[in-house]
Order: sequence, then C-alpha cells, then structure tokens
Amino acid sequence: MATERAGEGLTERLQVALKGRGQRWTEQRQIIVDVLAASDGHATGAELIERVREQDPSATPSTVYRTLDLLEELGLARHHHGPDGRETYHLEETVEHGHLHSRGCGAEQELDAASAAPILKAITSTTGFSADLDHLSLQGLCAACRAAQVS
Amino acid sequence: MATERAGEGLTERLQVALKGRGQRWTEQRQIIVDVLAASDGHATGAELIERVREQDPSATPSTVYRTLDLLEELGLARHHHGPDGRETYHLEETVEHGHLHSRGCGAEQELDAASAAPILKAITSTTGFSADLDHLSLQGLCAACRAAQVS
DNA sequence: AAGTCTATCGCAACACGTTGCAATAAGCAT
DNA sequence: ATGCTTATTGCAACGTGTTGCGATAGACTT
Repeated sequence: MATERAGEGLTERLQVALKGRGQRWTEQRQIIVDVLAASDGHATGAELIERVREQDPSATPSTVYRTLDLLEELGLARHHHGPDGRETYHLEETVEHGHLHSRGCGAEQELDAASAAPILKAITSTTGFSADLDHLSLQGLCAACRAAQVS
Repeated sequence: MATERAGEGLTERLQVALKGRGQRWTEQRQIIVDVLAASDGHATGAELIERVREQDPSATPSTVYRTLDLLEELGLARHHHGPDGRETYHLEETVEHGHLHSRGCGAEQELDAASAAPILKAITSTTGFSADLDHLSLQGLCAACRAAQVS
C-alpha cells in the first residue's frame, strides 16, 4: 500500500498541456497529481498538503495550493466549498457531481448528473443561468430528517 | 450620517429571547445588531468587524463572530459562503434569497423565493432533499455570458 | 556545453475565521 | 447596596488559505 501513481495517460496529458502554455512539469506536480488521484473522491486542502508532505517534506502550502489552482485552470481538478466554507478538491476524472449536506444529520450525499439534470434545467428556465454542477453544494434537510422532524 | 438604529422592536425581541435562555444583553451586541441592520443586504465578516470597530474600537473579531453565531442560533441572522468560500451575513429580516454567481463576468444576482420555487421543487422531487434557499449559492454562467460565449 | 530567460519554489507575512482561557461585568438573590 | 454566579469579553494562539519576493532550477538558444 502506498504511492499510487496517476494513470500514465494523465501525466502525459499534463506534460503536453503545460508545455503548450510555456509551463513546466516538476516532481512536485507529479506528487500532487498522484496524491489527488490516490485520494479519489474528496479531500480538503489541508489533507492534501499533509499527504504531499509524506512524500516530500519540503513541500509548502503555497506550492500545493498554487498547483491545485493550476490543475483547475487546466480543467483537471475542481474544488467546491463545504458548508463550513472549507475547500474540497477532486480530480475531474471523478464523475461530475454536486453535493447535498443535510443540516439535520450532517450526512453528505452526492448528486449525480442524471439526478441533477431536472434541477439544472429548472434553474436555467427560471433564471437563464447555467449552473456548474461541480459547484452545486446545497444545504438543507434530507428526506430522513424531514420525516423525523414532522414527528 | 451614522449610527442607524435597529428597529426598536427587534432589540426588544432579542432581549427577551436572550433572557429566556439565561443569556445577556450587552452594549456590544446592540452595536453588532445595529451594524447588521444598517448594512442591509450582505456584508462579510471582515466588513462587519470594521464597522463595529468604528463604534467601539475595543471590539475584537472573536466577539463579533461569536455574536453572529448567536444571532444565527436565534434565527435572526443568516450567513452563506460566496464562491471564494468567504462568509456573508445578513439579517433574517431581509427576504430569504439565494445567490447566483456568474463565473464569466463575476456578477452576482439574487434569486428570490418566487423564482426559486420551481428549482427547490425540482430538487425535492428528484432527491427527496429539501434545500435551504438561504444557503443556495450557485456558480455558473449567466444568460449574457452564455450568449457571449457561443460566439 | 554554457548562457539566458522565466516558471516554480520556499519563505515570510498577511487575511479571515475559530478556539481556550483568564479577567471582567451582567443579572440575580440577599 | 452588596455579594454571588456565570455569561461575555479580550487576548493570544492556532488553522486554513493567499500573496509578494528573492532564490532556485527548467527549458530553450547559441
């Protein structure tokens, strides 16, 4: 168990994309991408930093955050804000999805594209606004909590 | 221009609510409520602190944030997180509303309850989840940006 | 292979928000 | 009025994320 490598194709795609923009491929970036790939699903900035540091103790927060920003620019990673405002990152490989936080039980459920479609459609038709599913982070009461609350 | 006072009824309501919970009414809390009422609409935590300090330089961030938390517990204030994760507070008096943040032009538009109704309904019917409008903070492209992007 | 240009890194400082603790002071009882 | 209880305050330190700057080092040219 350890050091999962990001798919080779992914690394190559990155190298090419960076070169095209006059940017560079470095050891640190490899590590950060690997960590992101290994922690599939979601990870906060702090968690990512910690894991990167396990592999390269010289890494600093600024580097990690800057790399994450870069990965987002390249469309490779995404982040969204949890209900407490903290950041959560995940690779774009992960299926695009939204988040539902229940204020009652604290549970978090994911919202896949299929389920979200009618919602996004409702948003567009009432407001003309096309919302990013990946940034959709709702807070409210899940079905179970609502049932419990009616009492 | 200065020192707008929160409606007297509001202050009284607060005093009663606090006493009922064995809590206390203080000068600082009066100031914070007044500031919140005066900056109707939205204000970040930092802005509120600055304004409170104009009236009482001895106020500290911890006090302001703790009071804001208290006001939220009492259902008098709300906060949500902008696209950058920073907090925004407003009085509950303000009509409940969501936020739409355009990633294209950076504009922010409000989403009133009437427009939101179909959206919330879509959320409930596809997920069983009842979302809080006040926490609804979407990011995406507004109609204008979408039109511009088609090019 | 050596030199040049500049992207990236590490550091240090900052901004926003949170938390623990000791001192203060609000509200109640006497 | 005086004293008691404990909520509230201010301080100081921490956690997460951001920014500016000088030093390092990658990649390209000659």
